[in-house]
Parts: sequence; C-alpha cells; structure tokens
Amino acid sequence: MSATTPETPTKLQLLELLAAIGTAQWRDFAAAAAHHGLTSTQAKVLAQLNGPLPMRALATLLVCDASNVTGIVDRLEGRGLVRREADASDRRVKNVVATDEGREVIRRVREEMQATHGALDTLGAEDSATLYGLLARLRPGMENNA
Amino acid sequence: MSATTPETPTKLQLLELLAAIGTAQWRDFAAAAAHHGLTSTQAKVLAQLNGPLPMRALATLLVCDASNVTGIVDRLEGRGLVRREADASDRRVKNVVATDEGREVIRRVREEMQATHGALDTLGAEDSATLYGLLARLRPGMENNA
DNA sequence: CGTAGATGTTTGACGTCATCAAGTAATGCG
DNA sequence: CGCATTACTTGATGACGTCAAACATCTACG
Repeated sequence: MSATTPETPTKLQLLELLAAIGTAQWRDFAAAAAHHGLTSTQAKVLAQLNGPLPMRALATLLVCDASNVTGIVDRLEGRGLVRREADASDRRVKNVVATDEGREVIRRVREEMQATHGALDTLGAEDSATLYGLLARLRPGMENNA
Repeated sequence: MSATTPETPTKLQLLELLAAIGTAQWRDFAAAAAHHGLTSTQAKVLAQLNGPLPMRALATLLVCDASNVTGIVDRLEGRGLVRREADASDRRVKNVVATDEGREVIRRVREEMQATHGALDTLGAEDSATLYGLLARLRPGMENNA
C-alpha cells in the first residue's frame, strides 16, 4: 500500500483540496493555451472538436448561450484552426470542424500541461488506478445539475 | 474494500477525468454564486477574504493584473460586500475586508454547491481519506508553476 | 398543402473580466 | 535630498458572457 491512510478529512477540507487541484489544472491549461496564442475558452472549444459539431451542441457542452459561440468560432476560424461546414440534412445548422492545424495545436496544448503531467507522474500505477476509480465514482453526481 | 480496483488508466484518461471533475465543480460554484447575484470571479475574490488583504496580494492570489482587481473590488464594494481600509503601516496599500454581509453571502454560496456536496457524500469515510491522501500528494506538483 | 410554432444561427447592445501603458502617491535607501 | 521601487488607479482595447430580436429553415398539425 503506497497510499498511506490519513485521518478522515472534513468534507470542507476535501472540497477545498478539490477546488485547489481544479484551479491549478485550469491555470496550467490556460498557460499552455496562451503559449499558442489561444485564450482558455478557445482552447476549450478546440478540445471538444473530435468530430463535426453543430454550433448549438457546442453551446450546450460549454453551458453558455449560443450567441456566445458565434464569436468564439469566428475568432478560431479567423486563425484557420476551425471551419464551418453546412450540414447535409438540416440547412439551418453549421457544423464546426477542427482543421489539421487546429488538431495539431490542441494536441500540443495538452502535451504542454507540464505541471499536471508532472504531478500525475508521481503516482504509481496502483495509486493511479485507485484515484481513477474514486474520481469516476464522483463524476456522475457532480455532472448532474440542479 | 469499497473501492474496486479498475484497470490501470492511461495518463490521458486520468487527465481527462480530472478535468471533467474540475469543470463540473467550477460550474457548480458559478451557479451558486449567480444565485446570489455574483459572478464567479467576484465569488472567488470573496472566498479569499478570510482576513484583510492588500489589493496586490489579492491580484497575486488570483494570478491576474493588479488593475483588474480594482474593478472587481469596486463592484463588490458597490454592493456592500467588501470594504477598503487604509493600511496602518503603509499608506499606499488598501486592505480589502469582507463585510458581515459579504461573509454571509460567501458562506451560503459554499453551502449551496449541491452537486459537489452530493457527490462527496457518496464516498464513505475510508474512501474520502484515500482520495484526500492521493489529492494531497498531487497538489504540490500542480501548484508549482513553470 | 400550408401555415403556425419550434429550432439553429447570427447580430447588436451592454456589462464583466482580462491585459497593457501611463499616471499618482508613498516608501525606502543611497 | 534624489531616485528606484512598490501600490493602486485610470483609460484604452479585446475576449467572454448575457439577453432580445431578426432570419432562415424545419416539423407538425389541420
């Protein structure tokens, strides 16, 4: 057992620790994105684009107004990282697709999250598995909105 | 053992899961803040104010430009959630202090993070301790920036 | 079929967050 | 004193975020 068992933490302590890790990872992500001339929001959008996605779906994923997505995609399109394509079956929708350059940029951003990578490297295989299991149990409850 | 041991996850999987949890918690926080008429940034500032803090220190904590803090504190002060106080020993600095109302509001925001609280409640004492231990090991590496 | 209502996207107005550059005031040290 | 440093503010500018309104297209129902 490489994970020692500390005293049972307060829910508040756990919450605070979770928040700290979350913001640290976010900072790491934002810094890596900035390194490539992207805002964190732009990088976040790019990160969602595994396949073509309608504007509306993007807005839903980002939990923001659809009109907001217009501007973000405009700027990404201006840099050639993304393309709008007409949808075959519904002429109202425009599908957003990452260009080759866009895919490459987001790949590098992920690669360059040094701090996060380094931290994860300190965990052995067994601890990683344990952490993964615990977080996986947390996830569904946290994504259920009110 | 209530935590089953899953297959060893990829570093990428773990990273993605961590990101998902982080954004879910952030959404929860932002929603609770909005419920009290605060932007997430304002709530974040309020959350830092355990004691009096100079503007500059606040900017350092938020990892942003000092000029940015001016506006945020202006708006919080406008709502009576925060006060600027002259520093006794250095007349250049202004210490930001949460008012009673400010403390009350941030207390409620923390209370109302339903999703996060609910998710944490699904973990037993032992699992909480394990998670806490693992995250605590991750934290220092993630906060060391490049 | 044909129109009424729902849906996807964009535009415009507006407020907040973020940066940078410049200005003012106070500190501190030679 | 003089001069660099530090703390805070102001003003310009851009990205994000919301809402309301316009527009085209789809869908359902009579």
